[in-house]
Amino acid sequence: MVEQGHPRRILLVDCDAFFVQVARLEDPEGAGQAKLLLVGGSPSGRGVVTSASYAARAFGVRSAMPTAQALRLCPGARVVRVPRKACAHKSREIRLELQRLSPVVQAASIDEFYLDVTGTERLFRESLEDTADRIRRTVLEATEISVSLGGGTRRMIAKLASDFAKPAGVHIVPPGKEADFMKQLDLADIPGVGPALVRSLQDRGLVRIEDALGVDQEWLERWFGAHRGAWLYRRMRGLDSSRVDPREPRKSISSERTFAQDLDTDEALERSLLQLSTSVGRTLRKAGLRARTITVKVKDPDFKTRSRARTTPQSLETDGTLFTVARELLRELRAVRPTPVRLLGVGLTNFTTGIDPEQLGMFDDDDEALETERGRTLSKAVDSLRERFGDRSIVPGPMIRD
DNA sequence: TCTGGGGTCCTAGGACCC
DNA sequence: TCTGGGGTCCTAGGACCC
Repeated sequence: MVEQGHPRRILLVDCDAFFVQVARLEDPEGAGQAKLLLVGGSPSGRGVVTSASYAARAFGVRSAMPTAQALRLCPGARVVRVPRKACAHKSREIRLELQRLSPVVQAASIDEFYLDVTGTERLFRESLEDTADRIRRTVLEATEISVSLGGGTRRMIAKLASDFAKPAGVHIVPPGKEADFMKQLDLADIPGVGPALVRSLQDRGLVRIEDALGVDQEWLERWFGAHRGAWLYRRMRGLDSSRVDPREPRKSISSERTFAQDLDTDEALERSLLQLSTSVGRTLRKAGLRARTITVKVKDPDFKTRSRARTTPQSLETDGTLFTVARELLRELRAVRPTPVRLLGVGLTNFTTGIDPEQLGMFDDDDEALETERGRTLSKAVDSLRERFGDRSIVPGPMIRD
C-alpha cells in the first residue's frame, strides 16, 4: 500500500469515437461524408448505437442507446454497421505503433491502451505532456486514428484525465494534485461505479466526490461490504495500486445473437446454437486453447437472462463436442421455462493450453472421453479448409448427429 | 424509448475434501 | 444429539466496462 520510489508516469491512450473513425476510413464516400453518423444498429431494428459521431452526440445521442431512439433525437443521421474486422485490425495496428513508442503497453479494450512510461523522462528529456502529445501525433500519422491521452501517477487518474482531453488532446494531472483533481468529480465518474452503486449512494445523499470524502471508511464498508467499501474509499481519493501489465491471458470466449424475431422452435434454436458453437470453437482453436466449461445463455422476451453451465473433466476443442454439450444445456434451459428466445449465446471458460498434463493418457481409448484425437484432427482440418476457401466451403450440420 | 456484443470481476451457496 | 473449520471447485446471477 505504501508508495515507493518515484511516482509512476501512466498514460491512457483512448481513441476518439473509434468505431466512427474506422467506419469512415472503410467507406470514405458513404460514412466518411456523413457528419451525423451512428455506428451500430442492425437490420433487425433491434440494435443499439455502439458509437456516434461528435456531431450526432450534440443531439443527445449516446452509445448503448436504441438506434430507433437515437434517430428520433437526431433525424437524418446515417446508420452503418460496426465494421468489426476492420476495428480489430486497426486496434492491432495502434497497439503495434504504441509498442514502438512505450516500454510497457497494455490493451484495456479494443480502443484503449495503458502505457507506463516511467523512466522515459530521463531518456527523452521531455515532460509527460510533451511525451503524450508526441505519442498522439505519431499515432495519428501512422494509423490515421485520432486519439486523446490522459496522464498521471496512477491508472485511474490517467483514465479520468483522458475525458478532459477529448477529442484529440492531452490532459495531465501533476503528481500531488490527484486529490484536488478527484474532488471536482461526481462519484458516478469513478470507473467501476455504475448505475446500481450510484443509485445506492444517491439514496444516502451522496453524489459529488467532495461530499462523500467526509464519510468514514467504516460506514462505506457497512453499506457496501468490506471489499467494495474499502475499494470505494480509496478510489474517491485517487488511490489505485493497479499496475500496467502487458500480459493479459484471455479468460473467456463467447458469441451471442439477438434474433430479429424471438425464436420459438427447437429446430431454429439448435441451428443457431450450432453456428454459435462453431464460431466460439474456431476462436478457441485459433488461440491454441481448450475449454473445460461451456455456458449457454438465453434472454427471454421479458429480458430475463438465464444461463446454464457445465464443466467437463476433459478439456474440449472440437465443434462437435462443444455443440453436443451446449445442446444439452439449451434443452435444460428450455425445460425450465419454455418461452420464445430473444437472445442465444455460447461461452467458453476454464481454459487449458494444449494437453493438460494431469490428464495425459487418462482418456486414451476410454469410453469416458468426449473427444478423440481423430475428432480434433478433423476439426483442425476443417478450420484450415475454411481459412483457404472461405466460410461457405464447409457447411456444418450433417456431421453432427445425436 | 425499447433495450447489442464482447469481455472482466464479484458474490453467495452447495458439494466435497481433509 | 447436536452437530468445527478451512480450502477449492462449481454454478448462477449480477454489476460493470467499452
